Amino acid sequence: MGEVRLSATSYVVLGMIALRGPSTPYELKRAVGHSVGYFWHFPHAQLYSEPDRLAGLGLLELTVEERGRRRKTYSLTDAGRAALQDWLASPTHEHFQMRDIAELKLFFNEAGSPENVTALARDQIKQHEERIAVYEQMVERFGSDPHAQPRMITLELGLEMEHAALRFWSALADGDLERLRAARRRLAEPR
Amino acid sequence: MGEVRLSATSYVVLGMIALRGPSTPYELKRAVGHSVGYFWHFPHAQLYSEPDRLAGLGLLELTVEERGRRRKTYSLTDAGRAALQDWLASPTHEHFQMRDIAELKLFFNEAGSPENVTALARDQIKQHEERIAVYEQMVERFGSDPHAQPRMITLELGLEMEHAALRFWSALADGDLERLRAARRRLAEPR
DNA sequence: CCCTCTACGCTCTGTTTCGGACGGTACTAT
DNA sequence: ATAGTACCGTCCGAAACAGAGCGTAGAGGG
Repeated sequence: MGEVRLSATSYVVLGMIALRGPSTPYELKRAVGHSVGYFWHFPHAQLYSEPDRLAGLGLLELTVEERGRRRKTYSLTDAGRAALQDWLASPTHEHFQMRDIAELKLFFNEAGSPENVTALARDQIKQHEERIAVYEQMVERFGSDPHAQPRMITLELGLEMEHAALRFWSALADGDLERLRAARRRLAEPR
Repeated sequence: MGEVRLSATSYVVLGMIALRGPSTPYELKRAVGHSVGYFWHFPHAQLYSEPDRLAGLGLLELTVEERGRRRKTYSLTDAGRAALQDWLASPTHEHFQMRDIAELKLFFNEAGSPENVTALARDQIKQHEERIAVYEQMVERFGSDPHAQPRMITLELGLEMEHAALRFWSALADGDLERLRAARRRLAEPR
């Protein structure tokens, strides 16, 4: 009853169950691992405790397997679906947060030595290229499946961000940030 | 002495003091607020407690104002500078983390209604345009100051990411993700 | 039929982080 | 004096977090 604040984790749990149907925490963990987990890390322990909390709030319903492992399966209640939909329909004024160790190091590098930046850039280029490859593979595997289409859209954002980062670090490695700026301007202009 | 694990917050404190010279926690808080704070949020309380911890580890030195407010000023010790430089010189294999509520909502929107996406995109476009304006203003104000140059580089990454996000949400609003892909390909190709 | 090995599935614990409420203290303008 | 407004700092409960660790099921081998 009382208005309780739901966190991002709560909505991930609600959302995942909405997309997959009734699920066990382990299934949630796996599903998160190869989807939202790529852009927002959730420690798995949370995916075990959070459903309980949500069940306590009446947003999920719990069924315990009769025999064997007695797995816990959670399913959405009407209240749960409503909470999710309210959230989806509510405005989002928040700006994203990045947590990028590389960016921090770059910012503070004045206090270190220039060759750090070279190495940093090289590492980051590798990181982002690898991640792009992973994403591309997902597109390849699921891109043709019309059922998976809605979830592919987020991937597109991920790719866009990855490429942006890759361009930046590459330009930095080449010592040519000016070209980066120019390209950005070109993209921003229509046509 | 004992190998103690330093967190990102620790390095932000060390780094800030390295860049600004001896500082009070309040000054750190302000400095963070209009620099790294833009891409990585640190709750201010941390910027009060962390310096104490670091002083305990011998990485910072504490001077307390004699009279008046008895402000605490922290300065780098040799050990502190060394720790910072080690960190700057060490490889970074971590990939950045995003925390983007909008992206979550987009991912789960299947469970909601399509017009949510329209509104979401509109909001995000506004967010990112505003942020870009803020960044541009910084470039304008400090771009000519050669002293501030090194810190401007990070801004360039920020701008690149912001523009990437803006392009994505704009394309989504226009229902034309295909153009986005095409533009990305064009950029990735040399020349 | 028993054993072992591996993947599966889950829990627990001690630390940090987090947000934000709250409470002082100094300066400024009347 | 006095009120107002920055300025400056602390505290606390609630989440988040990392990761160690442990039971369980089923497969394959002896």
